[in-house]
Amino acid sequence: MVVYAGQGDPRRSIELLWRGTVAEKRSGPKPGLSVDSIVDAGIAVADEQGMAFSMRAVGERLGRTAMALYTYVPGKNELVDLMYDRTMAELPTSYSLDDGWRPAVTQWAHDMWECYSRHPWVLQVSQARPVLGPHEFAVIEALAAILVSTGLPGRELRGIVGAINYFVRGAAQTVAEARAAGGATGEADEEWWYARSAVLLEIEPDLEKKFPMLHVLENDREPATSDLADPELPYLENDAVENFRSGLRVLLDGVEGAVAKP
Amino acid sequence: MVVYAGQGDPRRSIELLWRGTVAEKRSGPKPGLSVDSIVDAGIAVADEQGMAFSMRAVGERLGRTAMALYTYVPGKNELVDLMYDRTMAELPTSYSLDDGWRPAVTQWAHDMWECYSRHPWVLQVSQARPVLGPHEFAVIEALAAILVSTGLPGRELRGIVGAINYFVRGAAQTVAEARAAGGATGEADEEWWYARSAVLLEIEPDLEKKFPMLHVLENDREPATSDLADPELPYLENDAVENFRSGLRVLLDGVEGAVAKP
DNA sequence: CGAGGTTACTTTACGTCGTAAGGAGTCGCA
DNA sequence: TGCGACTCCTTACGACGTAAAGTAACCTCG
Repeated sequence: MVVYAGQGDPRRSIELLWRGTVAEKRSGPKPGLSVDSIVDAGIAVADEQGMAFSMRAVGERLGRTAMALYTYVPGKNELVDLMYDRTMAELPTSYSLDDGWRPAVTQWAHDMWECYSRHPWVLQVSQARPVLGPHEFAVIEALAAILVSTGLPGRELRGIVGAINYFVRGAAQTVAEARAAGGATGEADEEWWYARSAVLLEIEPDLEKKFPMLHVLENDREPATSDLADPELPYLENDAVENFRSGLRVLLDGVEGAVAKP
Repeated sequence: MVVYAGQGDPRRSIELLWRGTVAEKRSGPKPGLSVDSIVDAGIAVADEQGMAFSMRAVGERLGRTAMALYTYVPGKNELVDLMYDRTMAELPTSYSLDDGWRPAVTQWAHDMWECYSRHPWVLQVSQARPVLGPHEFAVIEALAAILVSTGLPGRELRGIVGAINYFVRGAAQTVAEARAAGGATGEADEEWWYARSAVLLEIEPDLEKKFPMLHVLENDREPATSDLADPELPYLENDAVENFRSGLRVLLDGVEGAVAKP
């Protein structure tokens, strides 16, 4: 299930996102939980089990039943929105422009990438219906602030912001989801991949002849240990990081071109 | 639920993807269905209801129960894989290079975009664990074939292929998922958006002051009816198309820069 | 032609999910 | 002291994917 952001009452969710818990106690027993604690628990559970976490699991982590959560949060969708926005709060809200826009954007992209790596489930939250939380705004504001300094018109910047955003998300997905799925089935990513391609080659032996250009792409490899490679990480992951770096470079070259032109 | 590609027996799914139905009949009643018909029905249902379609719905469309499908297909994950690959078959497998690589890539991106628009659920199929079907290969092969003609080394092209792919997917998602979600709740995208931003402005009146750079981005609009705008489409969608065009332009400028450089 | 095995499809059922409904206990305030 | 508001629980419903077992159609072999 892909969670579409905020299908419930818009006012309720947006208030939760922007105002936090409004603590005006009247009567009744003391709340043992809080929206914050539930969001934290939700993030912890989702980090472990992915986006298919259950309300029951979140409740259990807090020593409550699933239904207890509904006192604080209207439903799972809204909880996911809150978790999403909380996660975005991990990211810096501004970047130094001392060295120009390019290092700043690069840093933004890497921070984003790492945040996605820590919380892969975030990548499953629908893009199309933005959560519209304060921290999500802040993250995009940070990127926008960097890019506005190029002097490009907003018309052009919108496409660029989108492109950078999509690129980082997509690239992170390639790594992060693989890890998550591996965890879910207990199957490591590498093994999954090798099992797959072995079967594929067995069934379709002349694969390379059928798709020669893919073969060209795959085969021009760096020496196994480039100075950038992290020996801690599995091969596939270093590969993905390398593609991330070079893809981002090209994308930013394009931006640079736009800046240089009239 | 995000559907991870092929968590079942790898051999079985890959055989289904590459060999199709192996028709060697022996005995027993005549099959009333086929893998093909099930995949078609699945696509039709998913086009209507999104990725959260149910096996029961697919069965019903074929006049069968959900369990009847399991005679032909190992499970829902595998069915989604097949649906995904079938969808990719709608796309061209090669592009003319007569006018150079750039118009070809642009065409590829637009074809991809339109395919995603027709079948928004495709965007929910996990990127990380590629389906590894023949038509998915063919689509990437087509893009690779175009880009190899630039003469760039494979090392660099991998990042570029990724960047273009991610960009198109992300941009399509922004439009397509919005439409799909609107359909699911019976709420049109425009209305959803306006309701949301109205509440947001009510709760957070000085939003523009808190995020001034986003304001800059949003406000440099073209005149409402540019020659590219499609009056049939809602405003938000034309906007997204415009951002798609300009983002792609910047990205390809970057590629051009890489081609020009040593 | 008839028996037996194979196959297509159905019925039933299990365990999961999100969450609606209603009740039990706890506290602040009249 | 009691009322109303509040938290949290139990129970239950209808969805989901799919396992297990049953029924009936059909081919092949005697």
